[in-house]
Amino acid sequence: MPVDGRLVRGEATRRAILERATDVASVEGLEGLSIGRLAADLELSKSGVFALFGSKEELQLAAIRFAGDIFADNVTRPTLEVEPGIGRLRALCENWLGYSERRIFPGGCFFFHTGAEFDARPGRVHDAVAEAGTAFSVFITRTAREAQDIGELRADIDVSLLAFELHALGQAANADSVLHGGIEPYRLARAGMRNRVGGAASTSRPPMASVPQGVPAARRWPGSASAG
Amino acid sequence: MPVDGRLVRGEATRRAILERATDVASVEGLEGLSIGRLAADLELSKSGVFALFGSKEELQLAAIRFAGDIFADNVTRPTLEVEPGIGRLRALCENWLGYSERRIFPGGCFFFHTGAEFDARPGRVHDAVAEAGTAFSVFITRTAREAQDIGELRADIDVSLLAFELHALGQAANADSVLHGGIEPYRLARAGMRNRVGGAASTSRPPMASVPQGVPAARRWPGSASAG
DNA sequence: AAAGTATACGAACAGTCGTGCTACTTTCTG
DNA sequence: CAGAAAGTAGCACGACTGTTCGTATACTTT
Repeated sequence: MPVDGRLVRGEATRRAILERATDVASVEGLEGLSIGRLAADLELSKSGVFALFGSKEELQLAAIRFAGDIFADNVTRPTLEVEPGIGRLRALCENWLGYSERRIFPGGCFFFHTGAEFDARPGRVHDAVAEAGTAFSVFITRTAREAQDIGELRADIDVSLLAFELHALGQAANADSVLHGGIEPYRLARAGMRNRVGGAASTSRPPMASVPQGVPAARRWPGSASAG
Repeated sequence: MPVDGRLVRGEATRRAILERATDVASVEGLEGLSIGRLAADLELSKSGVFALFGSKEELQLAAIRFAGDIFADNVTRPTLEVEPGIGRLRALCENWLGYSERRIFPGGCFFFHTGAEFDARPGRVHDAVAEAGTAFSVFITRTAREAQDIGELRADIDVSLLAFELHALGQAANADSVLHGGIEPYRLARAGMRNRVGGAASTSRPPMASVPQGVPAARRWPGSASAG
């Protein structure tokens, strides 16, 4: 398999730029990104960074894709390793809270920050962020519905409402913790999630069989970053 | 009461600037505010706007105070007109959701947007936004505790957790609605809040006596804007 | 060896940013 | 009436923005 040395070099710098860009954007926002500052931080030329993406908007979109890979590596993928049911639902909650709490991005959840930043603006960046949010909501809902289909959640439970509540608790934990500091919000969110899931479980004594599966301490491990 | 014509004139323009500034900031953020654009929108000179606040940071802080007045006029003040207890707690939820849903600020809740924007940054603006968030959390918790002290919420209820959950549902409704459009998030949040409050109520049949009190259709009515 | 391509650089573009200085108008005080 | 005070305007500054251009280097393909 012959590899083009120029391409691997470009891919490496592109990756370094996006790694830095997603970190910055989680704190200062995607609009707070500046090509010049990015170039200075990485000791590259401004025009070099610019040429690699073509425009600032393309850089922002690439950063969103890159952050999506990191999110998947830390939240959704490890969750899918747990077999469907209430155990997977609990694992999802824990993986998500852990991803926020461990500050995979220095500013907390990348998509919470950028979602709030672009919520009321039109454009391609808004659409990309909104789509990522929708995808995760669907993922939560599907995970809950699986558990219901298996019979581990009561049939009369509104899974859309349950998913909304779990989503709300996670968002609030991230928001409160980053804004005010401290880990108390995560304790509250875990308690709330336990109540919600436990209250929806079929047996009054929820099956504590499968402990929610965490992820290693490694900060990041994005395998495939499609940063076109 | 003799009034200084120069002062009332300045106060009027200051107010016009802050009205515009809070609207813009709820969509584009406090960092997205630009003195030049503000001046152009209001047909004032850039230096005139600048002189009125002294610095951009002071403008941002004044905008936060102004938005705080609008928030109080729409959420906390009308809530306090309901007598303490579970009725006031329900009114708080409804007033808050209504304030977000009616888009008192075009970008949804001002403090959600700016809180997310400045959550991970240091400085006076962060502190002001965080303090506003803390004050509202305390307000929710106090309202719930009142209801518990009166005996309308069960004694074994953790009011801190209840307040956190209600706060989370409101935040999520605002976030989802602004980002994705539609009013379904408010329906879900109302359902969740009803479950939380109803489940914490002392009687299994919650007292539907006091209907949550809404606010008039008028968009804003800030009485006293301390815009120093 | 020649042609073509991708990365990266340096300089410069026009525009906007926050800020400071000066001058003028309006209003209040004495 | 004079003088002070507050608001507003005009102008210019240095710094930074995204973007464009021309060019040098490294690599692959012919």
